[in-house]
Amino acid sequence: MLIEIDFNSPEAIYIQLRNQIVMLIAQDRLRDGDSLPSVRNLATQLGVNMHTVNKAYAMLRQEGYLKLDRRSGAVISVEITDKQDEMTKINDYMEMIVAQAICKEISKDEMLRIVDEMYDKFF
Amino acid sequence: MLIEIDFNSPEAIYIQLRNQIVMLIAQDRLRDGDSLPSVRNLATQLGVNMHTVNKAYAMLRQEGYLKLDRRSGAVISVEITDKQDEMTKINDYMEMIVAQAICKEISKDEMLRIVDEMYDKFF
DNA sequence: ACATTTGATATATAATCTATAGAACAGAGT
DNA sequence: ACTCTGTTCTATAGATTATATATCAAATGT
Repeated sequence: MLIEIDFNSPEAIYIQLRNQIVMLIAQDRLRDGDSLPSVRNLATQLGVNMHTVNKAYAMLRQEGYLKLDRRSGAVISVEITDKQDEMTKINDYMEMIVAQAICKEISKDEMLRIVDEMYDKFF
Repeated sequence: MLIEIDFNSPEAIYIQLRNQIVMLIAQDRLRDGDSLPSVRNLATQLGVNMHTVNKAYAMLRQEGYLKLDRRSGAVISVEITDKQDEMTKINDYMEMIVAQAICKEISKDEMLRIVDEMYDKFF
């Protein structure tokens, strides 16, 4: 199984699940058209409740990462309806990170290098 | 008052407080040696409970952004003990953001530009 | 000296969030 | 008919968040 839950993490299980699936898509280990296990199936595999998985799936659907269907289950489908909107989200997340970086005297060049190398990790 | 609380935000009040103070330090609107209002004072100003402010201050102290003293109250004091450790934290935060960006087809160049411009905003 | 203010701590309560459990539903596939 | 899908409902327990009161030792101001 590609997904593992850390039950000792302070991060909510459904958030861990959501994050790991986004990560797998970014790593191209999950692609458009790939189907995820059903909520009940994945819940059993991970040893968590059905509703916890359902919450993660619902979140991923709302964020445009997958489609849910009663017939075919959960299928990866990355929707990019409004790229400007996505950029705005990324910008908001980035604002706090850069603020922290500046406080801790991490320079622009160092930060650019982190992003540069991070992208390379994914390809 | 430099700080404002959004009581309708899903983000916890003490987290909003913590984030806004980090932002003010990054913007150089709060500097080393500047003192913050006492927990009771700020709580009254913001219309929140003393413990909520205390929680934010304690968090900021733990993260090395300020020092708390019974005599002088809360004083901004950005400690950079282990820069590599700070870099690791930033890296972890960045990983999820870059993953999301890749999923949403935001290129490395676009991302580098976001970071570049974000830094310029602070100076 | 005395009263006030400081962060820190303890206890208690209510509201919200998280995770679980069990049940039921309609739609689709076998 | 039976099974499996996501979806929805109710219910419960635990954790987190925010509030309220109260107390404490250390430091400050008068």
